[in-house]
Amino acid sequence: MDVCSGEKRALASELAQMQAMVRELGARMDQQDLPPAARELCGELASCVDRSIRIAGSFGWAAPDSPGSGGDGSPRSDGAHHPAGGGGGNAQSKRRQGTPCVRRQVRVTTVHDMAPLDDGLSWRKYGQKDILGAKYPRAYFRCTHRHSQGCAATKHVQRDGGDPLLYDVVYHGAHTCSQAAHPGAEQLRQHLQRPGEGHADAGQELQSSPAPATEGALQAGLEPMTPYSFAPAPGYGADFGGSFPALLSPTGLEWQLRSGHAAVGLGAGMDYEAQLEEFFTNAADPFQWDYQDLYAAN
DNA sequence: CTTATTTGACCCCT
DNA sequence: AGGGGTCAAATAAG
Repeated sequence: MDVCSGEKRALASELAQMQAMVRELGARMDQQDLPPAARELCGELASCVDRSIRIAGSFGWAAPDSPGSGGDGSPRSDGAHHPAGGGGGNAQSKRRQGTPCVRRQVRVTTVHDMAPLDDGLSWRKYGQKDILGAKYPRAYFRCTHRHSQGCAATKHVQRDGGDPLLYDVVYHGAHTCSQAAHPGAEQLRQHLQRPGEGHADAGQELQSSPAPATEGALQAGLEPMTPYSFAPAPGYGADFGGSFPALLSPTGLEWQLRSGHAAVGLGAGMDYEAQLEEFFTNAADPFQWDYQDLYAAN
């Protein structure tokens, strides 16, 4: 956890740096004759960064130069915050004890924007259940090709009670169907086959596994193949009004910090705008979330 | 008509 | 007994 704490400190530092640079960018734009759209974009960027810092602060990741810094007092330490933990027991371990699982946390921008939840694979919802102690129900998905190709992959999606824009996604089993060739499925498969390797390795793997040639396909994978439907359920339809960047999930940020794509390390040749573009492009990539192995497969 | 989602019931595990 | 995970019939959507 010390590593995570250090990463959070680094993240806070980077966020503060981003804020300063965005402000400078805004100031420079004021001095130049730029199209209103560019100014608007810059303004949105600035507010996104501000929100990021606020959110990070709410997790207890104060900026290094601010009082009470560095705390691992995060209520969602390493994504383990589980309102649905359900009376203590590790619910996931109740069954499928021989099945490795991989967990992701996904933040959506609004309750209506489920695109970040789409991993590009085709899933079919087969159940939904209220979980003891959880504010929101858990949805159960299995691979669309379960019957046609005997693919045993399943995933559970649950909304975080404390943060309605944050979803916990737990994958069980690897895709053995035709879409197993999909980059996202391939990454999952690799993680599921090597559950013993901690997520430090996972980070390294994420660094190297998405070949540049596949990045376009990853981006293209955003089309909603699975229309997640939490919102229509009674009581879940409230629009929280927030517009948070998808990269703000703690795990996503961890990835940003670990990954070679972490363009927040500014000043290495790439110009600021390009770096920001890459930063946000990567952040929107559904296959570059952090992976966390919940338990070994045995 | 085909395919996907919803939802109550059932099964299994602790 | 209680709770999570899955099944399958009913329903909705394309």
